[in-house]
Amino acid sequence: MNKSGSKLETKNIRQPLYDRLREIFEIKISQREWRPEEIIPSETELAKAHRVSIGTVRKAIDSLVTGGLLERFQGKGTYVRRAQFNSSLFRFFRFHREEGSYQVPSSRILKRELSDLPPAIASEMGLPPGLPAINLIRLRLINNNPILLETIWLPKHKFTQLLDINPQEYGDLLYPLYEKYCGVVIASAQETLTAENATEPHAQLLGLKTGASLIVIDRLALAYDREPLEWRRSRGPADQFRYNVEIR
Amino acid sequence: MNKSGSKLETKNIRQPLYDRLREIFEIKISQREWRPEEIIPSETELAKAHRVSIGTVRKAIDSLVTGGLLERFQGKGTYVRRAQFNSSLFRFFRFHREEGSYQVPSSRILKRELSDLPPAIASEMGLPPGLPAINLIRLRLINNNPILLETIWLPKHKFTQLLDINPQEYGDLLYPLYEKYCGVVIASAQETLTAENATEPHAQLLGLKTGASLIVIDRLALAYDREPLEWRRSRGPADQFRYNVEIR
DNA sequence: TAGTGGTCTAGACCACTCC
DNA sequence: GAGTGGTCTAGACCACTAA
Repeated sequence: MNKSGSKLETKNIRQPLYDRLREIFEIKISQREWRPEEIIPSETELAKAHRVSIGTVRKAIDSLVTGGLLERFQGKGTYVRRAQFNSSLFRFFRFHREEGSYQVPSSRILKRELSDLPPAIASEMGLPPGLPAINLIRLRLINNNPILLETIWLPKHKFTQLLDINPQEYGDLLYPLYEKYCGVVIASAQETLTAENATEPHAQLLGLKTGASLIVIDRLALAYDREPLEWRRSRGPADQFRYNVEIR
Repeated sequence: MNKSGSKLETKNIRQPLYDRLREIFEIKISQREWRPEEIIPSETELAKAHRVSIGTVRKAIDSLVTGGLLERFQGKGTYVRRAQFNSSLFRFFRFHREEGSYQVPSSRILKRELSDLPPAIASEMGLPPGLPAINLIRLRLINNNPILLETIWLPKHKFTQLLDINPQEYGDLLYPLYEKYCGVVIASAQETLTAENATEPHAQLLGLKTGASLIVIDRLALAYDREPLEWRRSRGPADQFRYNVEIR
């Protein structure tokens, strides 16, 4: 609708052109006009369409590349990036037992039930407490050794299709499942790391001694438009965890 | 020596001009030709001096600003940034007891001794094992409550001046001390986070129960030229720790 | 060979800081 | 008012990809 030669409207406050452009591109991504893994128009096309110079388009795209929403390939084009959860804190658990290669843990759903969103979790998600929700409890294993215990909360109205599937058939990864059956794409997440001593039931499920140090990772997963989609808390053995960071 | 109008030598391999410029500026910083908190030449001066366009200088400076080595202020100039250890993992300990404001913990040196670098630590520092070193054990407190227990290793030849000072007079922060007495500036650091159950002596010093969850942070601190200067391991109570990160 | 992103130029004008 | 960084332009040429 706003195509082929529309001059950007000037904003009341002072806002750089490239910044306004970035916003426009973000909207196109969140509204799936530009879809994950698809190519977007070339820099010259975008410059003409928005009546700005290529340098300005490049600066807008630069910031989206840095932000992880786009990906550029010289000679090919610019693509909408699918979120990579390789960068999750989970990767700092040494799951690769024995040889080095990464391995997706297998999943066992221990419980699936309908439940109203508890106030504490509703507040973390920014959703109304008491909202109908789906609660999953899931154990993740490597070579049949339990390694992570997870409790997951999903707002029911976005995920009803999950209830029609036998939890034994959910498979090892949930996000592709969300996308396939519920049309819901996870675009980013916020994670929080803490540690605690294992309670007896947690220790038992993970095959540890009561009181052992556990790493606890809370994750709030969001859509491209930052709507909250999933909240989960994961617990794993602290002695399998090392996290590195660079300080400047 | 390479001033006023020297054309950049072309490298054999294909390397962008702005990348070569960034390297040159990094060297000036690490060799203290440009010093912390001092202003560097303006963009136009740098462009003339290196016979490139302003845009290219800007791109080189951009990457150093992103990397945390420089800081720009519109209308004032560009400055060499002093490392900010606000971004250390330590800030995720909730040290601000009671009201919100941050507070530098006070320090008590429990031990200072000359000792050869143990192999494990030498290997982490990338220095030869057995190198003469200074080992400090330090307790950090808020309102007289012990909150962090640290063991610190320094290569002796760079820090001999520390031996002439009474450890009771080291003060609450070591890095300013290093700079003042040893002429050594910490520019960056790598940190690693793990967790463990407290041993009895550690628990006792920190006022915790044996077996309580501890967060362990290892830090390797480097000079601007990435020479290793200090290694430390810090332990604190896990229930006072929350770390947040954004995943994309 | 056509089309893409990557680098680089040589300016212009603006907003801000400081004297 | 002089000097700084911040934004923006309208090109040029290059390296890479794919048909």
